[in-house]
Amino acid sequence: MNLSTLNSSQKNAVTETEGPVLVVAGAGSGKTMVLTYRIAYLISKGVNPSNILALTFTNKAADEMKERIRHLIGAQAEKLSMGTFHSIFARMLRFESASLNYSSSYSIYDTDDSLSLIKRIMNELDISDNFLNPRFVQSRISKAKNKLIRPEAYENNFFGIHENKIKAIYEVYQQRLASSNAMDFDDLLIKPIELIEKDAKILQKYQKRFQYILVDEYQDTNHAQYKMLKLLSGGTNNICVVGDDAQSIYKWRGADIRNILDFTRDYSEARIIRLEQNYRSTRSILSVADSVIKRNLNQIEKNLWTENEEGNKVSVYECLDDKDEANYICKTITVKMMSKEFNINDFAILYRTNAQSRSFEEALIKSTIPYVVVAGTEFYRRKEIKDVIAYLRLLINPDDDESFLRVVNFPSRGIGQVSLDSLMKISIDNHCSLFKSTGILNESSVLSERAKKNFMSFHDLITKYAQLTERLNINELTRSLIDETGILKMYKEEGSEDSLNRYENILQLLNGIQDFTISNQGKSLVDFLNDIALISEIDKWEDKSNAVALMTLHSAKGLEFKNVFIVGCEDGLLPLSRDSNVDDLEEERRLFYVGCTRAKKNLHLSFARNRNRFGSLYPQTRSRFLDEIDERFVQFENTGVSYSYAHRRNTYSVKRTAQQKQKSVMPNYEDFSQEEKILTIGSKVSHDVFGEGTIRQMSGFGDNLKAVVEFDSGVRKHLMLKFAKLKVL
DNA sequence: GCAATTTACTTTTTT
DNA sequence: AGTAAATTGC
Repeated sequence: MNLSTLNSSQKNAVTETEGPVLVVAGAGSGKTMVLTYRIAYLISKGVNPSNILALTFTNKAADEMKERIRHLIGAQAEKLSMGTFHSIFARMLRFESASLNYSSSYSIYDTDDSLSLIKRIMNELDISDNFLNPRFVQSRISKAKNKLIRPEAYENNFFGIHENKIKAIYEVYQQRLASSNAMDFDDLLIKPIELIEKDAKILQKYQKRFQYILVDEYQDTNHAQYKMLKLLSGGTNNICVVGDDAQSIYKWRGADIRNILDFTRDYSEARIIRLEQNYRSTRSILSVADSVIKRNLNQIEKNLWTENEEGNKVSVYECLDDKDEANYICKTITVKMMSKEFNINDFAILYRTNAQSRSFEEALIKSTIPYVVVAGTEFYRRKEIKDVIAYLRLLINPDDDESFLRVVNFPSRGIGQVSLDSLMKISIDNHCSLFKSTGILNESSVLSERAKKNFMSFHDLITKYAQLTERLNINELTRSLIDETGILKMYKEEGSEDSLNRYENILQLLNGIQDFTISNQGKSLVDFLNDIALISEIDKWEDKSNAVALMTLHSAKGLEFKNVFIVGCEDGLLPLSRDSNVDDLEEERRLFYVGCTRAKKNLHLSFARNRNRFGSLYPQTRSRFLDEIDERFVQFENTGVSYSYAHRRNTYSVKRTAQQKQKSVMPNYEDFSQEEKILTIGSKVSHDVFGEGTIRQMSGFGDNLKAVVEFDSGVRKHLMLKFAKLKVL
């Protein structure tokens, strides 16, 4: 193996193979290369690839690393255990399921399934969701699980009465998951720990199997993951973790930054190797990123440096609103593309929230610039897709109550809420799943004959196809099931734009299933469902695709682009505000840092003076992060509409009526109409078709000026003033 | 029991 | 603004 291309720290990180090692790897310091070489190096020293466990943050990262290792050492790479914590341990659980009283075809509940279960339990326990927000309950339960706190140990005094209720919900929640033969995402991490702690033989088996453990993105592991690593590495202590505390951005998901800060305490003989030379970005970009991140108090001391050229200054662009921001970016991309210096996939637009993608999509379409939105509304979370998947899940795990409830009356079989409530009662009384309950309806006197018949025919349908899973491949099975249930036909016949969309999505799913069947001959329906439960949108994204990439700052972790736009740099959006405490602000700052350090050549930051949120315009203040930047590396730009105007931040002229001044909470807008009489909120207007009415809301600028008009007939209309020729009365 | 209408809620980020 | 949930009317 040729290690001569590595610098001395990198070389150490590759060759120090025995004992615990912490690699503190700054952004762009060649972390992936080090991990890749380290694995190849281990194998070249005679370590059996099947004794190596490498845990990554995304499946995509695992696949890419495996591919690189294959280049270095050949087909042996296939024997590596490589993947995300969730996918590796989900597989382990399938194998060991019997010891946990689960079947190997258990279902994986995603966040939506889990939330719906929590809502159902709250309903049963008569806990109003006004009293307790189900999402809050979900997050409390998840956090407890991440900390390995079981329901019986759940502290019920912290938030008083609420915590009591949450504890009660948590208890039923775990029971219900077990009786449904289902695991949520947290269980995939917790159950392996239970398994290993319960049975020393199993622990020894896996300790022997995984003699060398490598963990990427260690700063984003949670307590359960930490515990699992501690147990697994207990035999040899050969554990190498790689991470950067400055890039820890998943605290909200239970990630515990102490895992990396305290690594040397937990593994006393650990060596620390620092990778501080950045090979990715220009000096300007790095200086900007560094000047911001150094405001954080909680961090490991380090000094990231580069030999790269200073490069262009980082641009900060002040725009009027979201549209202006989107247009500016399209224009910039177009100009840069004309220079022939870049490919279209050298550009990425990064934002804090998925909802921000819309204005860019519109502008990119208009400018005929190809783009891909990574994530957004995830394909597998769409209703119609989840419905089809629910059928498949039921076939291999009929006890999956969430799937049962999704499809028992879809398409409509004449089963309503009343019948369902009765069935749920039967299932609770008999401590069995809903599906099993449909098998014992003869004894029930509560249900009508009609309802019984409907439930039983559903029971028969599932039983029939469950048997067919033996004989048909996944593709044939799904197609025939969809045909018999008439789902596709239903959407096609309805003919609305919405249902046509759903129709096409299902076709797309069918194509995906066909591909899977062809390229994974040996794999079963269980494998397929497992795959799609644990795949993320970023996993599916092809960086080779010829398009501008749009994604959240979170999704961008681990990626790099020659040109990066970080948009919406406004207080409240980036940093995103809720009840802001210092920890949250530091995490937002790290997120901003992650974004900046994705850029190799050019970094463009932008903020808007006004932004559409929840449908109306709000004045914005530029992000405090922009003020933290070292000005020597920055170039400020603006719309050029009117510079002095631009400087009167949030105080520019808004034509307000006396009425409006009283209610100053109304969003600001600029009235560009040249009419003598001014259209404002409260103005009486007349419309050729709808008659007379009153303006209730306004938003937009210039040609995009929009009004919500309540007409005297009672109709409320959203009108674009450019088209709707309103007369002021 | 179902479709149509109204209301509420969302925008944090994801395995 | 756009979707999901809830409510109402048939």
